[in-house]
Amino acid sequence: MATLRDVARLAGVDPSTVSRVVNGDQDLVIKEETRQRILKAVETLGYRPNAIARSLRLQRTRTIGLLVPDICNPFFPEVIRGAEAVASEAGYHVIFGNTDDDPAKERRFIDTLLAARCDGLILATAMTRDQTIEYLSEQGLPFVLVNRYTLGTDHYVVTDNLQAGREAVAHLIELGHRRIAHLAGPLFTDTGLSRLQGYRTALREAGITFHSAYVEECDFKEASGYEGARRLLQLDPRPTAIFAANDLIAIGVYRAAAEAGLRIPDDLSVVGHNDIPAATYLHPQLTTIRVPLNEMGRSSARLLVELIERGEATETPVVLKTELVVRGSTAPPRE
Amino acid sequence: MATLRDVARLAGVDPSTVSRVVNGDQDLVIKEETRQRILKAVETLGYRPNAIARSLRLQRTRTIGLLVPDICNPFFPEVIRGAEAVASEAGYHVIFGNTDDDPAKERRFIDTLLAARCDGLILATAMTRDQTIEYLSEQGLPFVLVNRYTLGTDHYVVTDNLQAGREAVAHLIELGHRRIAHLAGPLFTDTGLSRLQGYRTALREAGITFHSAYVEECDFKEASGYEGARRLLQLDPRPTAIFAANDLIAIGVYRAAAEAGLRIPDDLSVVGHNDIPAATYLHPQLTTIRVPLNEMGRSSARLLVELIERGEATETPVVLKTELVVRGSTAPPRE
DNA sequence: CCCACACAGTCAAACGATTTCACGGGGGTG
DNA sequence: CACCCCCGTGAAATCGTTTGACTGTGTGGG
Repeated sequence: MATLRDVARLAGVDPSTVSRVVNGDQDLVIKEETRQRILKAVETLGYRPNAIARSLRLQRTRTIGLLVPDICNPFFPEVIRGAEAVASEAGYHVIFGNTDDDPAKERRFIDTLLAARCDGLILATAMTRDQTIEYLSEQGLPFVLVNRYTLGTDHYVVTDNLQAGREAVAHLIELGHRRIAHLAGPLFTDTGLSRLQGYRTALREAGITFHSAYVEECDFKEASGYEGARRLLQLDPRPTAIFAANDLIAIGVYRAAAEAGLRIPDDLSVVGHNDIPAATYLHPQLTTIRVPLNEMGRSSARLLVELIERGEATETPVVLKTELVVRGSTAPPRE
Repeated sequence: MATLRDVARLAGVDPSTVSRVVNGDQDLVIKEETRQRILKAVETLGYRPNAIARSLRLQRTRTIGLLVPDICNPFFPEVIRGAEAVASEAGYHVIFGNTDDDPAKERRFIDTLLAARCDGLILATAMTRDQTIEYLSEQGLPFVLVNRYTLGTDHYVVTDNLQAGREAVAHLIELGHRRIAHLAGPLFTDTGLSRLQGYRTALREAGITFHSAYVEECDFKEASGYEGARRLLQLDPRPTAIFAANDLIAIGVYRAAAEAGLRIPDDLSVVGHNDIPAATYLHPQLTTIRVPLNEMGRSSARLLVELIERGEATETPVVLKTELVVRGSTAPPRE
């Protein structure tokens, strides 16, 4: 592969001149004819600047890291897509990694990214310990948190999970439900906790007493949603509605309801959270909270690029709006 | 951030000696005491070899590119996960990119990866023109194709789509179906075409005549599956079973069937392809062809790493086994 | 006549590692 | 005693760019 020197030799000029021409240096005074000669040499040799050499010289790689716990969780593909699109447009490559919510794996990955001298990091990992945040701050590497808030940084992109939970449950109450259960996410996550608080807030505002038996903790996956729902549906009196902390859990509820011979929404109303594509694949389609997943990804990349290039971000943190999408899975209770 | 020189200065040795110690050079003869002194210096300074400088010197980046058409298609997350896991274990970073099946975008992305001097490429893009393959071969960059076969390279990881289609349809025939329709994938894709051929093969083997009215071409997405199914279900006589070219299309069939008041599997049997997670979220759960998605990703990364490091691969191409998974969406036809 | 300045580039030193070759001193061999 | 080898390390080239400082003409003004 041709280098700057090769091009210079062919064009009969100094490598530095080629560099300036290729990079469009404004201060360079050069005869149009020489310019053309250089450009032609670039063309014939198929010259492509070596990004590695450039990175070494410039002390920046135009590369960012993107860590997610598990790309197979349908929450993340959209986020990744948005982030990659913005990064790509801004001229950055995205190095991608799965952490499986394993702090050791996360740490290892960050270390290799540090060695690769990447310019910044997007962390979409729910479980990230503040240890990681501290470590990152120490290293002086710009980073942005997605769907997670923590002390120690203002650079994060979130939605108002409490408000979303409150709105979801208020919708059920408005339909006439009183016995509303909640399948919570892991309570060590910010999102799981806030949605539970939203649930409690809505109940309180409607003057409905909170029963801890109506809350089961799940892990944001379908299987645990199914398990949790089975337990809830055996309760007496049985809840007439369930607010699931995410759509995957809600899908588990559908399965449990079908097995128990309960029809949605006639016998049981269900609300989810996130509005993943699968929410509309269900029958009936799932009432849920729409989260602008793609926009979360885009915002986080925008924020990070700004942080890298200007050293500070204009608007941060970013709090995005969610919206209740009413579909077929919610209806007034029978009775 | 500390450099080799800093460490050398602190330990009172030459940078080259530090390099040898850090890289565990076998030929190096060194006093244990000096070794320890160097290691201690590395520790105190928090020295981390600069991968950029190393890449420049070594002419390899330990980075591979991974191109998919659309990460939001549930086929890909598992593949990506598998590939990333293997790459990571082998000490490679994965640069990820969405092409949206846009050849221009794909080309741009490859060009930036070429500039970044990545060591190899995994292409999971269905639409890839042979132009791209040619270009890549010209550049001498090792690459592996996933879920796609083409002339001009032996390095690909696939499943036998024809056989899978044949098996899916044979299952329906065995249940007693005769009026079997097919919602095909895009016929410019290898996978779409092969599954259609499998469908035709199974019909032929059973002595059932092929009706082109029973085949609709879709684009592997839920919406077009829905549209296609609506058309098929208006046919007279109506098909009693549909083989969908992928699970997303099958999900569209569920929606169309529900709207038409048809029950699955009583009034209509459905078979999909891929066994994405959503296949089990449906009610009834979808009978489908299980594709080892994760293993496809793993194999492709293994193949690529071997190609990069040894210059050739031991077993290539890789053809993985698929398996019919019978669930609740198929049953004998009523009548 | 001399200085300043525009022009058209060139020179050389980084950036941070790796690796080949060389070297000085000590010990063993003939 | 001369020679050689081995040990432990050092010097220097190299990878491909970028960039601040510089050079050597020619032209114009005072």
